[in-house]
Amino acid sequence: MARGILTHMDNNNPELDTVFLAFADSTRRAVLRRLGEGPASVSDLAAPFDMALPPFMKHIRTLENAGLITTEKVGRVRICELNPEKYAAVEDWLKDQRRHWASRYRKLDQLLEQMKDKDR
Amino acid sequence: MARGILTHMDNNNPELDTVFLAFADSTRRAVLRRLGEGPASVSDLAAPFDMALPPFMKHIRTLENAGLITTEKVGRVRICELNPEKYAAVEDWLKDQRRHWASRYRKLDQLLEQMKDKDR
DNA sequence: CCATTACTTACCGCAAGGGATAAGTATTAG
DNA sequence: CTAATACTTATCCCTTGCGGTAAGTAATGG
Repeated sequence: MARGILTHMDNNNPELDTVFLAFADSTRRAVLRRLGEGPASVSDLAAPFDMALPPFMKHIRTLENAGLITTEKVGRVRICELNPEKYAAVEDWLKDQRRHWASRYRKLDQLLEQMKDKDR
Repeated sequence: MARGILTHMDNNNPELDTVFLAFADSTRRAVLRRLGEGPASVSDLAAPFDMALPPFMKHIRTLENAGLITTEKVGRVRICELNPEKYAAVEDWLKDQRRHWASRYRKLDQLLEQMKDKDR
């Protein structure tokens, strides 16, 4: 019971919600990939997409709110830059998942070992 | 231009959309973590949550549609099991992202090296 | 057999997401 | 100073997501 609640708490992380939601769109993933090559203006980022600027800006805001990018207004241009550190939260969560599988598969491995021992 | 379109195509992957969207909910993340310990019935999975069964079942369907779990009806019970292989798509995408940063930082490193050379 | 269990189906409601257009503001090039 | 640029703000529309209830079905315990 306590474990169940704790498990729920561990994953009840709004930060992960916004980050994963930001990843869940092809336009935003493409923007992130482009920003991996270096900073760019909103117009430059928007150029490859067949989309009006206002909705595109919403994607930029989504990425910024998720903490995946930072933006700065320079004159009339807004420069966007990747914030790689934010990916750590995702990697940590995935690592934690794997840690659980590992313990399970270890048990399975032990079981298989025991069966091998009996066969001898 | 061609690169821009290609970049867009590479990330235009509906599979990633559904997987990341599945991750973008604390209830589903908790279910995934619980399933990391081994298979479980829908009722067992639902027990820790203050939620009616029909909406909870929708989360299960979301995870199944994303390919993150498999389910099987045994009598009147539906058994859910984790499908760890699906995580590979996510890890590949993250790895691809890091690969891009790496090339960028390598360029930055080269630049810094050149500046150091000038100082000598 | 009959009641319980474990979903399942069929709705409803509200909020948020992804797109569009129209019109506004602040820089900056000429 | 004027015009063009680069957003920005304000709406709107439609779909999807996340929650709920009510009622149905199939399997099982007694």
